[in-house]
Amino acid sequence: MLSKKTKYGLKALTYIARSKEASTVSIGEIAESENIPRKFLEGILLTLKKSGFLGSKKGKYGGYYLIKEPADIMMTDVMRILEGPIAMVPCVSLNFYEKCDDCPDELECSVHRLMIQVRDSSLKVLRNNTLADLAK
Amino acid sequence: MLSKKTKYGLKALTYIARSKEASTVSIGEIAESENIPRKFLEGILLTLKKSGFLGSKKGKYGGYYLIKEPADIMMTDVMRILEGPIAMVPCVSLNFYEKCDDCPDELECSVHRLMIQVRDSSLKVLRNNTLADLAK
DNA sequence: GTAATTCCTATTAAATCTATAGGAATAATG
DNA sequence: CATTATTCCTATAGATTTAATAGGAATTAC
Repeated sequence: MLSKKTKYGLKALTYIARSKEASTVSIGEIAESENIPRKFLEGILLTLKKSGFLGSKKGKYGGYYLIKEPADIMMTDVMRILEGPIAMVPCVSLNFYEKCDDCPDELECSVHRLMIQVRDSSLKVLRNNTLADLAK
Repeated sequence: MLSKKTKYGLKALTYIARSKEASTVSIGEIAESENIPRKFLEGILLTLKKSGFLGSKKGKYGGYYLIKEPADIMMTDVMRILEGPIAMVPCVSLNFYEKCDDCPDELECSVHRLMIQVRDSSLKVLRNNTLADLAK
């Protein structure tokens, strides 16, 4: 399941990407427009800022703005920050690899092989979609 | 993330599928061989039985056996029983559809569109893999 | 100086997942 | 019939994760 965090984050990014004229977009505006709990969104946008997707301006009339072009923001990168690994099991994760406790040999593991296929198919989709696609 | 339940369930099914000669396979044998907590596995196999994947024989020398040919058991079906929806959000789920609280219009929702693509790519893989493939 | 905003940390509440406990029911075997 | 080995069933505890909130510090425009 996609966490609310990720869902809200993607919606917020989309909202900001669509607000082209505005120099900044405030948390309050996004929260209200997208029906996202304000305080929750606050933390999410902070994460996205620290990860280099968003810039911010403090104080009155402050808010957030995109640092890169929407077309240059791949969904793989956003998902990894908000949701964590793309892979469904750590033992097939490219960026968050971990060995399974129970499994003596990955190459023999049926789940491992299946989950590699799932991972690759998801990667394909997420690499192929940028924020520009979401904002369309 | 794939739950342990699903992971264990898939491993157990694979194990049973590989034990062709045996008329039944006991929980204890699977648990030991696959490093799965015995009591946990007990519940999982019971679920798989109730869902029509496995048959069982009680009493001494009892155990579980496959009801269908491995090649006829699609991963989509197993996953839906053990893990739940294939889709990452209920609003794009074919079998567990639910409307989002926050989203006034699904067709306008960027997350919705993206998650449809992810779902379809996962479905493709999971439909394309049967228990026979896992057991190879 | 005031109002509006981001920034930061901590905490609570709820849900879900993992695992275990304990025993009932069933079947094979000598 | 007694023993042993198994599935079947329900309940529950413990751990982890997620979702949301609280409260205030820092910053900026005007």
